[in-house]
Amino acid sequence: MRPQKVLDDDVLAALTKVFRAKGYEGASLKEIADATGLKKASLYHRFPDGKKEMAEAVFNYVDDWVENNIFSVLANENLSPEERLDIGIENIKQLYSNGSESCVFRALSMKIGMELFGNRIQNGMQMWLLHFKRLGLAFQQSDQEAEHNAIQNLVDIQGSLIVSEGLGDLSIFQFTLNKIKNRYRKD
Amino acid sequence: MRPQKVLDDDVLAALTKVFRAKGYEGASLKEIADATGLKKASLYHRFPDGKKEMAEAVFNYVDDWVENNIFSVLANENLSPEERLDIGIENIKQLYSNGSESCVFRALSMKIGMELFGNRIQNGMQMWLLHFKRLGLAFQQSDQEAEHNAIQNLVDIQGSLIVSEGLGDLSIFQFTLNKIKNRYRKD
DNA sequence: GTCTATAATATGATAGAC
DNA sequence: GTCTATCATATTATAGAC
Repeated sequence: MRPQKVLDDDVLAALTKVFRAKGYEGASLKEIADATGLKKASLYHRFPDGKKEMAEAVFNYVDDWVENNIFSVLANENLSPEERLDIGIENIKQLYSNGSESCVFRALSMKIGMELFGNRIQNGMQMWLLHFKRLGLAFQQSDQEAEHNAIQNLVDIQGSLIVSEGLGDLSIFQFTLNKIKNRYRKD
Repeated sequence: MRPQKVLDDDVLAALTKVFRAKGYEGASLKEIADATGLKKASLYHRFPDGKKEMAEAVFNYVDDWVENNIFSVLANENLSPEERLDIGIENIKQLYSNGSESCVFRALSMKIGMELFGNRIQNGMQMWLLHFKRLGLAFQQSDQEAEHNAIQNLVDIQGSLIVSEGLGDLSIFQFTLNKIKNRYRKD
């Protein structure tokens, strides 16, 4: 039997763009409808539970992208640790459009978002920690060191996104990603 | 002539709490009214321009607190650099309730917030940079080093707030503030 | 699967009494 | 300066035609 029809990638991309830019409360159905090119009733056909289900679809969409373009790269044993790091960082840049697009975790983690999606956000962050930690181990870091650097990487990424946007200076994001690289290249 | 009557501190504290927790779009007038104990019409009496003006009052309120409890400490020439650092960091902990309350910059910097308050946020962050930089200079850091550490401090604070909340682990915020201290105590 | 039309409610905001 | 009452609009959501 044929697999369940895949949700239109363009719709998901548009949904993601809106939620990342405006947050959960700020993303109105009108704006989502305009961005996707679908009318509100059509959105409810695809996402019967409404806005909440749309945001969940965004989490799934981004989770998939991150799994395929970041986690799988960081864990790819066909590549040297250096290559994993370089490609992984490049793809992180891409995920955040060089620092100009916000993180889904950040956009959807105000009070209402945490109530609805707190578990997803927590699990998602733990996955990032896990994969960064494994990268550290591949670089011969101690368990503790690898764990510590993983947390630091998350803090750096989240913080540099906020500060870059606030100051209107994307070079802070770029600089921060280089700092993350140097965390593995030397110590 | 008597100075303009000061806005009730309790109202401002309640406003601040709501906007920090829910963001600009997420903070409804109903919730603001409940939190302040004022009816909507009374809020409009105090803030004729409505929600936008309430958010601006929050910026002013937090700016004042930060000026009086952080910037003025970091710049207090009656204290040693070490004392300024220690007290300043303690007050930063207090500002964010040990990592459990979000930053106003973060809460009000989604798309709509940036359109309305982008300049305030940029100026506010620049003030933080300025005062951290001066602290670095007081610690005999080079101009470049002091500047770099100032940016790093902002990134660390913003990032650790997001990651602490996302992971549900406030120790990350605490640890990060210690890291900031060590940025000055040794290098 | 998408649409028009519409409903029910929430939201930001105002008028006017006290 | 605060309140009750109200308004216009926006918002989430649904019904039912095509």
